[in-house]
Amino acid sequence: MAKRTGEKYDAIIDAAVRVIAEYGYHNAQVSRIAREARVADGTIYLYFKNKDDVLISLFSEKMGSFITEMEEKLREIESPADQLYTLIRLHFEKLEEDRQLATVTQIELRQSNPEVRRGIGEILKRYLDIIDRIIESGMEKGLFRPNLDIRVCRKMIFGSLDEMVTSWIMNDYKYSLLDQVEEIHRLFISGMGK
Amino acid sequence: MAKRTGEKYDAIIDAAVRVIAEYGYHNAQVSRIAREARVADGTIYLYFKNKDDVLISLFSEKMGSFITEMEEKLREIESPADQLYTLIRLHFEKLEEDRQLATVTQIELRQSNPEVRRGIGEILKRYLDIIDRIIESGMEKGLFRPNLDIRVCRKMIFGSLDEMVTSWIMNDYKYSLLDQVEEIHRLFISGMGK
Amino acid sequence: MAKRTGEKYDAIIDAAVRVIAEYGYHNAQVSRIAREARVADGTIYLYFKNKDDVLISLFSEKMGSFITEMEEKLREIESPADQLYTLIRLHFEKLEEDRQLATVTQIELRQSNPEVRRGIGEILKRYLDIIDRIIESGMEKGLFRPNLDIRVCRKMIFGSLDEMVTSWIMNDYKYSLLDQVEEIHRLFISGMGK
Amino acid sequence: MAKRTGEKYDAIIDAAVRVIAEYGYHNAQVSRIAREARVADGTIYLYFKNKDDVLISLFSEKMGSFITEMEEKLREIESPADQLYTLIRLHFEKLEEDRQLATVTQIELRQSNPEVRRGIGEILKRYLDIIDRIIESGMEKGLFRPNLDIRVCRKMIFGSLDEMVTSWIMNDYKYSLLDQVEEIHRLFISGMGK
DNA sequence: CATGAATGAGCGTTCATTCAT
DNA sequence: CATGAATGAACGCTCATTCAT
Repeated sequence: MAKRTGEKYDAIIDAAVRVIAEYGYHNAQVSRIAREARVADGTIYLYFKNKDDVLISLFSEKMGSFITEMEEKLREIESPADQLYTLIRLHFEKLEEDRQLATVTQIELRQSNPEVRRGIGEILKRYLDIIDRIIESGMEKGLFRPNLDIRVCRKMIFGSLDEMVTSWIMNDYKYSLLDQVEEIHRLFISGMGK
Repeated sequence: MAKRTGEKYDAIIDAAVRVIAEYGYHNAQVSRIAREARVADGTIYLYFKNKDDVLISLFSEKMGSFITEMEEKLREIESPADQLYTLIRLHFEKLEEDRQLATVTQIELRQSNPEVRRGIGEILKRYLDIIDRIIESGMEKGLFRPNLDIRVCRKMIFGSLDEMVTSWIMNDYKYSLLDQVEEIHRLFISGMGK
Repeated sequence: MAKRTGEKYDAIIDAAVRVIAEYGYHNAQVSRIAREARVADGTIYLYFKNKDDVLISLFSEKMGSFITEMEEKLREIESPADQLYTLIRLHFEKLEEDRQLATVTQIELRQSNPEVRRGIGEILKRYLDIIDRIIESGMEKGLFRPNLDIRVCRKMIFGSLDEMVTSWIMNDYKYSLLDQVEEIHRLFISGMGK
Repeated sequence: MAKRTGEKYDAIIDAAVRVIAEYGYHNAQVSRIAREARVADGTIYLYFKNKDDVLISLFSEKMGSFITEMEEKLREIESPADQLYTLIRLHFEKLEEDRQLATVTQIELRQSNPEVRRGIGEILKRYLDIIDRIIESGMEKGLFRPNLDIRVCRKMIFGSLDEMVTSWIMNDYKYSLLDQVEEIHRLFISGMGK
């Protein structure tokens, strides 16, 4: 069972994003997602193992393409400082241009059960790896202190960006995330620098 | 209704922490909390408005005393740099010495419904204020750059610490949070410094 | 247990009437009645066997004194026709002058459980007996048809009056019950007459 | 939601009648009705909005078809006196031939909450209208006094019939309602007549 | 006599998942 | 492949009653 592609597969995931964004995680019933996707309830189970699988897949699909895009963009940049800048900027840009997705991934999906959260954590590892590589590269090139604890820095960077976005959503998108890129970048560069 | 003090009030809150820590948020039924507190189901409703109120009160009680303790400790410290150090150390110390509470506040309660999350956010504001005051003080004393965006820095600090703790829990407390205090402190001090 | 007299006994019954009238049968909790009577919850159980007993006693006390009053008044009247007139008039008068009691006995207490309803029925028998005696007397005196089925007439009279009052309450006391006495009396007199 | 027809719709309503008749209003839990209808608990909510809706629908369905039948029968009758006779006879006939339904509508459903009672009242209006029309017709044709208060007479007729049936049930169907039709009819005809 | 804190049984409703068509 | 009617387990909360003080 559970073919993981096709027109309806995408329709269901997109419907899930819309429904969760509009009604909140706790009101995102399978039947509502099905209706929004113009599909029968049972059809969802032809494409996904269960509801958790829809949510994890949602995160995986959206985040996956984002991470891939991020990797491509960073590959074209030499300087770790510029890479970090781009990472922050893309992170904010992406979420700022799709508020629905931002709400869903930052707020709603965090209310999900342990199974889903574990799935999400798994996917985020790829993103953390990207951050790791930037830091490593900065250390190798002498831009950052040589004795930085990469795992600590990685968490600080991710935690900072994550909190920035969450806060921005909770404050009703009142300001622009992109305006904060410079400040954050500067703090990390001089914070990790020699 | 709803006396908010007394022996049973505390017993219920402590039982809630234990039950949630052991069985997870989604298996923390009112009746299970009651049983753990050696109290009848109905008794919970003599002390709390509803289940949400138990959870918010839990957070409020535990976080409240932590924040008060933090404020007292910081009042004895002059230097903003030392204050930041102490804040980080206490934050980690507190959660490291009570893993159950750490799990509940960092992992489980985040799965809660919007009402509870709102209550939690409200309580956290006091903590964010403390961070704000340290940054302001550092700017006034010429330790930090004068044009720092306080709100950005505050979120970065909180987001970093939060992610550190969450990560530590998700990795089964494998390492000591306190070992990371220096690194984090150094990064923020030089990151925000002139 | 359960002394059936005293200051508090009356206070509880009167409180019950007020609470039921104001909040409705389904919101007339024992604790609310106790509070209204300025008495502890447990005290109610010193005067009544249980909640049902309060309700039945309420009906019994109120209806009892009404029936006694009715009997006294009727004793002074000779003519069965006049007696019937007085019965109808007193029935309406009594309920019209105490709307709270009217609501409670006509509307709210009818939602009660079988036990209470049985108790109420028991008390009403005395009232039905009064009606019976009027009819009998009318037959004996040649005012009514000699072959009237007393039990049928009794039910028709009681049912008519009861429906009149219920309807009056449901229509927010918009009109006066006493205005209808003539019509009802005339119908029954000529209906039962030769 | 809530398809208001179909095989299961009928099954649930009929099950509700049986369960309420057998166990009483206060023991007619949704799950018991579901079991009796050989249907899952949740299925009830595919056909009804909630439990109240089941009860109101029950009354509506049963009473509705009764009222329709009544209207048809009366349409074939010219004389208001005969119409009244038929109304009384059908009223009793119907309830006498289905004791379960009689118990449920006369005794049990009257214990229901205000919402259900309101629904029932609404449905009964159609029945009261029928009585009105008979009286009006009788007045027009000179059979009844021209100055009758229709609303008073309507309530007396309905109240009388209602009380007759309730009494019959409370006395364990010991006698036949149909035996009383003549007496009641005679009383009203001569009571309202010139 | 009086109190009122504590008890715990009981129930309407939701919703992820299945499966006959 | 697709449907959507049907399932049934699960749970927060209320409130009449008790009993230690």
